[in-house]
Amino acid sequence: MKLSEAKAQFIQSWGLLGAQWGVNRTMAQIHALLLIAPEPLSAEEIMEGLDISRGNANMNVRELMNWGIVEKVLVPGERKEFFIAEKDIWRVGTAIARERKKRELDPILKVLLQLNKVEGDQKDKHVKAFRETMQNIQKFAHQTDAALNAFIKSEENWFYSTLLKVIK
Amino acid sequence: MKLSEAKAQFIQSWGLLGAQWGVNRTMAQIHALLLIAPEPLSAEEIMEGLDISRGNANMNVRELMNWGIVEKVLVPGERKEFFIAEKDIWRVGTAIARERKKRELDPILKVLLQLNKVEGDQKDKHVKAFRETMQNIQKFAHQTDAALNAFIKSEENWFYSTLLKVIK
DNA sequence: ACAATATTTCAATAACTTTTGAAAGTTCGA
DNA sequence: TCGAACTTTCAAAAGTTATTGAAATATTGT
Repeated sequence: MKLSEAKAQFIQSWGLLGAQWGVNRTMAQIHALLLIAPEPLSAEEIMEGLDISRGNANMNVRELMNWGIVEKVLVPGERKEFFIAEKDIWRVGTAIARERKKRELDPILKVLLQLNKVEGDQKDKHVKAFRETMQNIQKFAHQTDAALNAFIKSEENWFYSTLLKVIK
Repeated sequence: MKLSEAKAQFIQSWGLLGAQWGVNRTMAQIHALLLIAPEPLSAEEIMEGLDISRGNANMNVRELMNWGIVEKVLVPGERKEFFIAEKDIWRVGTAIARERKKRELDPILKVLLQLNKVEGDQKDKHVKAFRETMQNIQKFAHQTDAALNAFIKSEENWFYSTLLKVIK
């Protein structure tokens, strides 16, 4: 397989994966393009590489920077801005986990806490079922929260290798 | 807070969470409705409870059954079919993990394996960067795969409590 | 076998998301 | 301060996904 083919296929697959994760396709593709680029790329190069418009490129690069997995760099002697992706996939993983936790898990934890306050008679089976479900989910959510926090904090591989030993 | 309010809010939040996870909103809401119902619900009850059409209800209940987190039950003396949700959230979690792994991680692993075969000269920095990225991602993906498999296989809580002890 | 009741399908359409590209804004060197 | 080079914005258009509801299909009791 030739490099150009391989690159194209990688960009495609990464884009698909992103789409299934609620990240928009272009955003994931830009990330892929930057991941395999040996040098920083300019906005123009991104536009050409993926055949997308200027506005689209700008918007998605900005979002990637928000997520903390792409950075702006200045190349000496160049007026333009260039971009690079975090190449350590572990870091990329923790960055994504951090972002998703913030957007998804934290709000639901807040709601669950509220919903525990539902009034009512334990003898009413509707009340009982509701309460039990809430308590169950809350327990699970807290465990997930703890695991995720540990993952996010671990910038090193020790966590992972320890985990793997335990679950084997 | 009254039960009816609390229910409505839970359904709303669960729907939102689902949407962010790439599950469609209605599917998540039906799941929420079933989770807090003390008795099996019929298609009609789901339609009324969420104010959705018959077709929509049918389609999404079916999908939930595909995922293995909702079941059809027959109530003696009734012609209709009724539905219940798996109430053990841990099980729900593993079912979702299983489904997502199948749809997302497995295909990317396959592609990565292919892409490692890219031809070329190690001295070319483009080839080198590409190879390194692929190897990196592959390593990470395999670790994730291992962790996910362990999680999926664990139907019991031992895995989780052990994990929590280790990372504390 | 028939009528009554329940479920499934699917084409039309509504709702939502992404992309474009031209215009407005910014920055920088001379 | 001007203008060239670049970046950002945003309203309109394209593209995608979810929902409806009526028609087709299936199931059940008599």
